[in-house]
Formats: sequence, C-alpha cells, structure tokens
Amino acid sequence: MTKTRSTAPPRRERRKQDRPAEIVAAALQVFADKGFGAAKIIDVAQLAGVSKATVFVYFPTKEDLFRAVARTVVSVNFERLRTTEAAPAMPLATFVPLLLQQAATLGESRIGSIARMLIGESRSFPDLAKVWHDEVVAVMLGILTSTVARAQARGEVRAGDPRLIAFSIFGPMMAGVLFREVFGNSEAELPDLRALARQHSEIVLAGLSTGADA
Amino acid sequence: MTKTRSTAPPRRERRKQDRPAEIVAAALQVFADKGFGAAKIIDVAQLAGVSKATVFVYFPTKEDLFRAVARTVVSVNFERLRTTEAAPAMPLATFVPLLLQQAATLGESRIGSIARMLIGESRSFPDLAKVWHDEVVAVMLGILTSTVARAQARGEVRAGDPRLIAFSIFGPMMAGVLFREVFGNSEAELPDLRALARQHSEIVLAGLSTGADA
Amino acid sequence: MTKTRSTAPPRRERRKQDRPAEIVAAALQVFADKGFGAAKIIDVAQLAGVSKATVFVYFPTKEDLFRAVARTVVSVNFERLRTTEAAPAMPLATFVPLLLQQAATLGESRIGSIARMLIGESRSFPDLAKVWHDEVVAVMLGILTSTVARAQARGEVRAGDPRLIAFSIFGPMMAGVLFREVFGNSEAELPDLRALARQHSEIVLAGLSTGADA
Amino acid sequence: MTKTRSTAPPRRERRKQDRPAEIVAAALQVFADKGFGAAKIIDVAQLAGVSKATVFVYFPTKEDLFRAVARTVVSVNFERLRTTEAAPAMPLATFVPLLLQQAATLGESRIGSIARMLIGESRSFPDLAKVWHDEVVAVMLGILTSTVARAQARGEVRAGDPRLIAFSIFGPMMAGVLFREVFGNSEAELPDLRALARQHSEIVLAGLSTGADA
DNA sequence: GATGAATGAGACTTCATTCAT
DNA sequence: CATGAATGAAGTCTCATTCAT
Repeated sequence: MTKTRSTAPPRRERRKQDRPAEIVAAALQVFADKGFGAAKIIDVAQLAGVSKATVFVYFPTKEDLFRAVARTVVSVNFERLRTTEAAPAMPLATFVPLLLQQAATLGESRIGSIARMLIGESRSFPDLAKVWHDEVVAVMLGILTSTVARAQARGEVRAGDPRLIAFSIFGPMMAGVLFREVFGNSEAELPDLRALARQHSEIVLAGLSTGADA
Repeated sequence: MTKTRSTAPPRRERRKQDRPAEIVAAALQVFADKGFGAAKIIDVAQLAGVSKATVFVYFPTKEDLFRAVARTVVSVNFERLRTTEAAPAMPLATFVPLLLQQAATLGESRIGSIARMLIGESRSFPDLAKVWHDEVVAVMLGILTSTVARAQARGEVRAGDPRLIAFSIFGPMMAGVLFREVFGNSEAELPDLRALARQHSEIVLAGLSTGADA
Repeated sequence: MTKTRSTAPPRRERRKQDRPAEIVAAALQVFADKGFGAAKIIDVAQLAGVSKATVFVYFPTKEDLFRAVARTVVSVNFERLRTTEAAPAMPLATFVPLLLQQAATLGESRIGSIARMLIGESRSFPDLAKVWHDEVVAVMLGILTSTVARAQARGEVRAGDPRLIAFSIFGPMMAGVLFREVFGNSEAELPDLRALARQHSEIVLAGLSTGADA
Repeated sequence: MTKTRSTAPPRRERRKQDRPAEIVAAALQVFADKGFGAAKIIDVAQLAGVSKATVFVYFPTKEDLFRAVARTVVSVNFERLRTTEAAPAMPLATFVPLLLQQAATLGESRIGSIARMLIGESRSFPDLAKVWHDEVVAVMLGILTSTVARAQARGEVRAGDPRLIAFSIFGPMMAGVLFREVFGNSEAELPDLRALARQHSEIVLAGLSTGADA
C-alpha cells in the first residue's frame, strides 16, 4: 500500500470503509421492524443505498448479518454499561433510581426492538442469545447483584438471594419496556417509563430496607 | 352391521372433530420452537400425523393457523384467569403471593414459549398482539390494578398509580419467566421461579405497606 | 331389481335419474363462464346442489365432464339443425334469411359461450373440436353448401366453390356472434345480430345472384 | 483486455436487453399452444432457455406475462394496420380485395393462435379483450367502416349501416381463419383463405354495388 | 470492491381425485 | 348412490445466494 494511513483519505475511500457499518445500521432497522424471518435482504440493501449483492460482499449469509447486528448492539450497550460499572460502590438508595431512570431512557430508544427481536429468535439463534446474555444481561445482572450483596453486607438491605433481588429491582422496568414494545400499536394504555422508574425505586427500596439507614 | 347406531360416532367422524385441535396442538409446538417465519407447514402436518393439504382444509393460510394457535392459548389462559378473578376482594398480602406462585407455575408450562413467540411476531401480527393484550394481559392487569386500588382505599397500601404498582408486583415474575425462556439453552444460571415468587412477594408487600396493618 | 320400470318412480328416484343432466347443466354454465382451466369442480357441484364427490360418481374426470357438456350442446344443436335439414330444397332467397335469422337468435343464447369455450380449448381437446366439427359445423356447412350447389345448378347463383360461398353467407353472422361474446364486457358497441342477418342476407343474395330470377 | 470499450456491449448486457423479448416470444408459443390455464411457466422458461425464476424477474406474475404477450401481438399487428391506414381513400373495389388478401396472409401467420387464445380467455381477462378491441379490432373496423361510408357518400355502395356492412365484408375471412385454427387438426377440409378472399371480394362487392359504376 | 442478472431450492397453496362410511 | 374428509401431485412465486463483468 502506498497510501499513508492518517492523511484524509479520498471521500470515496472513506465511504468504502463505512459500508459495513452503514449496512449493519440499515439491517438493525429492518430486523427490528420485521424480525429475522420477515426481513428481506433487499430492504436492507435499499435502506443502505447499496445493491443486494454488496450486502453479500460483507456478510456471507443473512445469518451472519443478523449476528453482526446483534453484536453491534451488544457492544454499544456494553459501552453504556461501563459507565454504570463504576457505580456499585454507591449506596443502593442512590444507585437504584439512577439505574432505573437509565433503563427508562433506554426503553425509549431502539433497544426495545432489539430485545424483542432477540427474544423472538432466541430459539433459532441460541448462540446469539448466549452472546447477548454473556455480554449484556449477565454483566448488568452481575453489577446489580454485587451492589445488592454489598449493601446486604453493610446491613442496609434485608437478607435473601441477591440475584433474585436483582430481578425484583429490574423486572418491572423490563416488563414496562416490553409492554410498550409489544403493545405499542394496540391502542393499549402504555406505562410511563420514567414514572415507573421513580415509583418502583421507592417501593423496592422501601421493601428492601432493613430500616438501618432510615 | 355390529355397530350400534347411536353410541360412538364412526371413527372417521370422530377424527374429524379432533383434527383441528390436533393440528393446532402440533402447530403450537412448531411455532413455539421456531417462530412464525421458520416454521414450515409440513412440520406441523407431520407432527399432527396428517398431510400438508389437510392442514389447509382447516386453516386456509399459514397466518390463519398462527392466529388459531394464538387464540387457543389465549382461551386456555383465560380459563386460568377466571379462577383468579374471584380473588380481588382478599387482602393484598394474601393475593400477591398466590398470584406470583401461580405465575411461577405457569412459567414452567408452555406459556413462556407462546409469550416469546408473540413478542417476536408482535410487529408482523399487531392484531394478534391486540387480542393477547385485550383478552389476557389487560384482564390480568385489571384485576391486579383494582385489587391494589382497593387496598389503597383501605389504607393498607401506599399512594401511587395503581397500574404502575401492578408492574412493580408482576414485572419480576415476567422477567424471570422470559429469562428462563430466552436463556434456557445458554448454560446461564436460571432463576428459581418459585423462590423468586416467594421472595419478591415479601419485598414488594413490605415496600407497599403503609405500616397500617403491620 | 324388483322395481317396475315404467310406473312413476318415487320422487327421490327421479331426482337420481336427473342428476347427471343437472350436473351437466351446471357444468355448462361454469365452463362457459370461465373456460376449462379456470372452472372448478366445486363450483359445478355447488351450482348443481350436490357434493364435489357426487360429480365424480357420474364423471370420472374433469375432462369427461367437459366432454359431456360439449356433447350435450352438440346434440341440442343437432336437433335444431334437423329442423333446418328439411329445407335445402327451398330457393336460396328464402333459405338464407331464415338461416341467418336463426343464427341471430342462437347468438343470443348460450351457444356463443360454448363456441368461445371450444375455440379456446380446441388445442387442448382436439377430439372435442372434431366432434363439434363433425356433428355440428360440417353438417350445417354441408346443408348450406348443397343448397348453394343446387341453386347454382338451377342457374340462380353465380359460379364458384360452393363451400367458400357458404363462408360468405355464414361468416358475418359468426363474426357478429363472437364479437358480442368476446367484447360484450368491453363497452364496445355491439352489432345488432338481427339487423346484421337482415342486411347481410340482402347483400350476399344480391352478390350471388346471376340476375336469372330477378 | 482485448475488448474495445465503445463497440458491442458486453455479452451479458446484450442478453439482458433481449431476455424479455425472448421470454415473451417463448410465452407466445406456449400460450398459443395450450391456452392460459394449461400453459406452465416452466415450459416457457425452458423454451426461452432460462430458469423458471428468470421469467419472474421480468414478469411478476403469470398474468403479467400473458398480458405482455397479448400486448406484443397487438403492437405487431398495429404496425401492419398502419400500412392499411393510408388506404381508405381508394375505391372500395380496390380496397376490399387488398384487405381480404392481407387477412388471408395474416391468417396463415401466428395471429390465428392469438385470436383463439384471446377468445378463449376473454372472460378471464376482460381488460385484455378491451385492449385488443380498442387497439386492433376497433381500429380496423373503423377504417373499414369509414371507407364504406365514403363509398356510400359517393353513391357507389348501397344504403345500410356501414358498420354492419363491415361485418359483411370481413366476417367470412374471420370465419375462415378461425375455422382453420380450430379444426386444423381434425382432418377437416380447410378453406383456402386466398381463394376465399378472392371469391368473397367479388360476391360482396357485387352485392354492395349500386350499379352506379358498373 | 460493486453490481445487474440469473438461479436453485423450497415454500405455500390449489385442486382434481380417492375412499370409508 | 352420496358425501365428508383426506391427500398426491403439481404449480406459482419468493428469496438468499452466486457469478461474470
């Protein structure tokens, strides 16, 4: 290669480098909208502004494309989680509202669609489910669990399996996000995620409290 | 003829009456396993022990079959809900553990698969999502919400939007059921639903309590 | 059989005897409306008020049914032709208007549809075309041809191949009937068959005349 | 590369441009042979030397293919008609023999098959019948009718509805063409179209003549 | 690398036809 | 004989995928 690495590459070149990302972005939308089965490669291609064949230049099969999408979303979320990671030292009464508010925000982003998609296809792509679990769900659950355990050690929180307590804390937000995702088009009355985060924080913290710090 | 006229109907006839149900049962399995797109009619047919064409005798299109499956599951669950319906008069401290334990049991049945399926296809079949919402989710949520509201009126439960409180109560079970459903094949450590029901009951009831009846 | 042949059979029995005819009648309509390919046995059955299987009791295959229909129409028309058959002795100036008027009437009956159908399927059912030719077209053409030949012998009609003259006489009616049949639904201005018969009679007779009897 | 850039386009490209036409040509044969219902796409594909799927690349449905075929034939014939268009000024005694001879020639081409096909399917494709009517039949009939009307105005031709006179002129040729088409495989004695054209010209012109120019 | 063109494989669906009652 | 039920065979159509340019 005679090209120097860091000088501004010609626009055409830049475009080329972005292609895969553009395709993944388009695929994210299409898969999220229709699910794996109903998504058509040509829709992805058109949305990305390339030809169908070009998609196959970067992703040998539809499955590969799907995996790439799932991984991308995972890594994006992984970033967000890192932010939270620093936090488990803080008291639960501070951490829980923060976490749930963040979840409320996420719930309004595209992540709900992804969750829906992964849930729907988890039987067809168990390996993807595993990736998602290992790199997102387990991490988050781990942070939450260990924060709870620490609080228990400090005597702030009642005894009990900290992993199940994590479900008590996080479950309602998940339910809310999915509810909006699944019934969003059904004239159903949708829960207000921020209000839910606020109110559930109070309830669950009250329910967990040993009264030691009240 | 040795057949008595009025007893058992002729075998053919008998099968005919059962056929649709048999096919729906088979379809339930296949759809739950693979999702709508990946399910093939021929798999349903083979599982039901009939020919592909026979499936079409009873269900004009694949979509119709899917709808029939969803409706069947809805109606089965509707029955179970009727049982619960009598209950909202009882104190929340009795009702919540009962409900969550029931959910724990359900979670071990096939209903998780159905939920997964409906979640995955909710964008492609918004009408089905609506049916499921109107006939199952809204009903259950309604019962729970009104029970909570009554308890609030009695002064047993803290103030707050009773619908969101319903999410606080039920959400963790839903999260648990889906977690098992989605990550069941991923060597993930699965939550024990009964334990979750027991422990979350305590936490959430404590968190909701005004102390009035403590 | 203990049944006596000629006493009035019980109504049920009579019905049975008519079945094939009823089915053929229904099939005539359906085939005429849709053509062989698009006609469905079940439509025939419903129109005849019997079950699909019953059609197969009388006509082993769809083709057989089609043949039966074609033959029936042939024989009906054969009857009408017999009427005309007596006529070739009469002078052409009497015979032609009579024949064309009759054709005009026929053209308004269902026979146009049958012709359309036979024309459309003549490649798929060459044997039917042959039957139709031998038993209807050739007979009629024969009568017309010989009438013309006789008139030529009498010196009333100009010289020329009498078979082609038959085309000159009959062709415009055929064109008119088919025109109505094919373009009847196309907002096209349809020819008035009786007027055509009247006017063409005059023209063709004038054209054929040697002036010998004028 | 030995290829010169601007001469013949690459082979692939060239084929692409021809493909639709090749497929339509193949379809013309198959449809004409078997009619719409009995024609199978795979036969068309094989005859065109492409795969089944390729047919669908250019014609989304079998119906569309059929329409394309019908339109192609229409446009081909439209060209031929343009030739005739210049003619209506000439005296009927010149025009009629010309027209009928042309029809005799056409009758020996593939147009008979197309007519048969359109007649057979006119009920299933009324819109096609309309196209055929508007763009071919009505045009031709119009030319003929107005030529006749002019001749009447000149006093060369007897009074009478000129449109029906057009049927008198053209009908026998149509009958002859269809006769050959339908009974061609039936050992029937087929009319000689050129002889028919010649003889019918004489007869009908004589029949129409007022004697004004005799 | 990018793409227009082509296709293999396979899906859903239809319908004439069979068969047990 | 009449029929409800079931099916084999076949057809249209879709789509991920390949390949020559």
